[in-house]
Parts: sequence; structure tokens; C-alpha cells
Amino acid sequence: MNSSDVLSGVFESILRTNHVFRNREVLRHDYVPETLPHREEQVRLLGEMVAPVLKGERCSNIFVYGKTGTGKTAAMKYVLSKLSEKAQEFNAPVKVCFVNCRMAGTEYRVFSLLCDAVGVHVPFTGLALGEVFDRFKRGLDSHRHVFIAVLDEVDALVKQRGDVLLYELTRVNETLSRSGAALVGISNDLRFKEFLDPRVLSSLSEEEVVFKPYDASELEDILLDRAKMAFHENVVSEGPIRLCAALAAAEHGDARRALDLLRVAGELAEREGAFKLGELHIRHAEKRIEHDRVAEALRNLPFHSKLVLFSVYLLCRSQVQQLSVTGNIYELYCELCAQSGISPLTQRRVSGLINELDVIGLVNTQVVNMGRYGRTKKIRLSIAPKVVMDTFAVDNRLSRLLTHSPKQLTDFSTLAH
DNA sequence: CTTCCACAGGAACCAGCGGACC
DNA sequence: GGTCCGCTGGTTCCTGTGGAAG
Repeated sequence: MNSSDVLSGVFESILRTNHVFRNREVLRHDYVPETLPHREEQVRLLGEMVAPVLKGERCSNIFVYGKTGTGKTAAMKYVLSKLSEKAQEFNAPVKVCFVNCRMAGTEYRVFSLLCDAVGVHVPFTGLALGEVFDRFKRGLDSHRHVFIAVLDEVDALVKQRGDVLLYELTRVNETLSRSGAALVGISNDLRFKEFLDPRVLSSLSEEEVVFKPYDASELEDILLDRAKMAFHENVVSEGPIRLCAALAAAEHGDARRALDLLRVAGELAEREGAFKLGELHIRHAEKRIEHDRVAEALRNLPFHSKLVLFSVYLLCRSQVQQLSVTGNIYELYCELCAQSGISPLTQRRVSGLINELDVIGLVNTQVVNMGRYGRTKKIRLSIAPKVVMDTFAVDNRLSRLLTHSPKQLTDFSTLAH
């Protein structure tokens, strides 16, 4: 069979086997359902807080916090969409802008998105931050409206860049003559407040809404709701759903993770042509999600980070794990660079790369003091070595390195004995 | 008690890029 | 066309550190 036959077989079987999903979109993170189970209280609170804008008055700044997958974003989007509907109905001059700060990445891009929302076009680079902000203010003040800026995952931006952006935004009303602006900050990090300037904090958290993690039974309700919409009748029963909820609750009550599990499990079932979703599908989905996350992270690593990780891998694989410290990893990394024909980065930079690998969860590090023998960092792989091997084997530049053992490694081995 | 190792990690700075402004 | 700007991805220089060895 040639490859085009294979593909058309795959496509046709997908078209034939739609007996699992009725609508898989409802299991995606960005789907905002018509009802938010166990978030009625928060939705009501948020609604009360933003309601004054319908009368043309500025509402309080709001600070929303809770861990990932606790429904903050969904609740906020839900409230804003209802607010916009009402505003249209009553002809209230309300504008809202929803920005994900982590996606935007920099203050500049956050400001430029805010500018877009008030109908001002700014180039994607080239202007001074102050200039972009001035244009935003002018654009905002050119008509009379109440503007609500929602900054989702604002903690990510502040930790990286400081709170200049928040400071400017919380003070924006002082310079507006016709319009009013309110700020909603959404944070995944409960300790985020500690990073903030007290002036920003007091101004931003005029009102606060806390989202607690869901427990297993609440997750179950959410999943049941969505499963009814997502799957055909009798595809999924309570058992697998309960398992999904339990697994996600064990993490930290993350609804996003629970929905992912259910969606991937559904896809697995669909692919094998099953008519019912079983607990085994959920278990497999759990493994699949983890594997995909890791493989994806590995593939997207810059080349130098890959070499660093590869050094960690080689050291962990060898018998000399106690030697897996920054200095040795750096030496090994330098040798790999030489073999690849590229010049190595400095140790300071590599130390930074190791920290980045730690942050994305590919390695595990621990600063250790060895007295006379200095202070260093022990680095272990926190993922299955096989995944590293498999992913790097298909990388042209790295696969060549897999075939021969670096000299430095044999030196370490003799050193250890 | 002092010394000293082998780094950690902060701060300042730099180069190159794409782009706006005058 | 020169100048300014922000961003990325580095480098250089530096101070700090906990505990084994002397």
C-alpha cells in the first residue's frame, strides 16, 4: 500500500468512527460553558463588582487569584461576555480587553494589545514603551467609555519584568478626563502579592476574589456536565469520570488537567474503534499527556540547551551519578560542542540554562555544599531517559553524538573508581 | 578557628536585529 | 540616513556561601 492509500484509510476511518465524540471542542481549555458548576459565588461576586460600568461608572480594580485550572479565566470570560451583551442591550459605552500576559510575553506587547482594543494601531516594535502607553491613553480618552482591562496570568509578567506596567495602569485614571479604566489582574500564584509595590497592591486589590481548588466531587460534576455535551450517549459512564476527577484532584484540583485527560482518553478510544470509554483509556491518556508534554519540551529546546541536557543524560546513564554536578556537566558539554563544531557558551550561561531546564521540569537540581570541595549543584534527570534518547535520536545534529562515547565521560569513570 | 573550594547567582553591559521617527 | 527603542541571548565581573580540611 502506498502512503496516499494509508492516509486516505486513516481519514476515512476517522470519518466513519465518529461514534465517540459528539463535540470535542467543549473539552478544550478555552471553551467557556453556559454554566460554571461550583463557581456561582465567584461569578456573582465578579458580576456585582463590574456591574457599575453599565451605568457609565468606573468599577473597582479587581484582583483574582487561585491555582491553575480553578476556573478563574473561565469565570472572568463568562462574566465579561454577559456584561458585553448587557452593555450592547442598554447602549452602555463599555469596552473590555482580555490579555494573557504570559502569551503576550512583554509589557510592550501587552500595551499594544490594549491599544488595539481602543482602536489605536501601534507597530509591533520600534516605539518607546512610554510612547505606546501615551497613545493608549489618548486612544482611550478620545471617546467617552469605561474600559476594563483584564490581565490574565499577570504574575508571569511581573516576575519576569517587574511591576512597571501595573503601576502605570493603576494610575491611568489620574490622566483621563473623559473615560475611566478598571483593571482586573488574574494570578495563578498566591504569593504573587509579595512581588508587588505596596502602592500597586493597594490600588490593584480594591476588590479580591479567591478561587479555591476543586475537590474530587466538584471536578466530577464539571466533567459530567462536559461529558454530556462532548460524547455520544452511553460512551462514558461514571467510573472513568470518577477516575479522571480523582487523578486531577490528587494534583491540585486542576479542572484543565481533568478535561485534558477526558479528551485524550476519548481520542484514544476513538482511534482504537471502541464504543465505550474505559478506565484503561484514562490511564493511557495520563501516560500519553505526560509523554507528549516532555517530548514537546525537548524538541523545542535551543541547541545549546539540548547539549546541556544531553550531558546530564550521559552522566546520569553512566555509573558515576554522584559526579553529575555543574562543573562536570560543563566539561562534558564543552566536549560535545567541540564534536559538533560549535563554540561553547560560558559556564555562567550554562548554569542559567540548567536553571531553565529545572524550571520546565526536565531536570531536578539541588545546591549541595561539599565543604572543602566547594559548593555546587547536583543535577538529575527528572524524566525517563528513554524519552531523551528517543527525541534526540531523530534530531540530525544530535543523533551523530549518540553513536560515540565522549572521552570526558571515560575520564570521569576512571576518576570515580 | 581559619582557610579555601567550586561554584551560585546578581548586576551591568554588549551586540545584533527589526522597526519607527524625524 | 542617523538615531532611538525594545527584545533576545549572550558575556564579564563580581560577591556570597557552607562545611571539610588543616
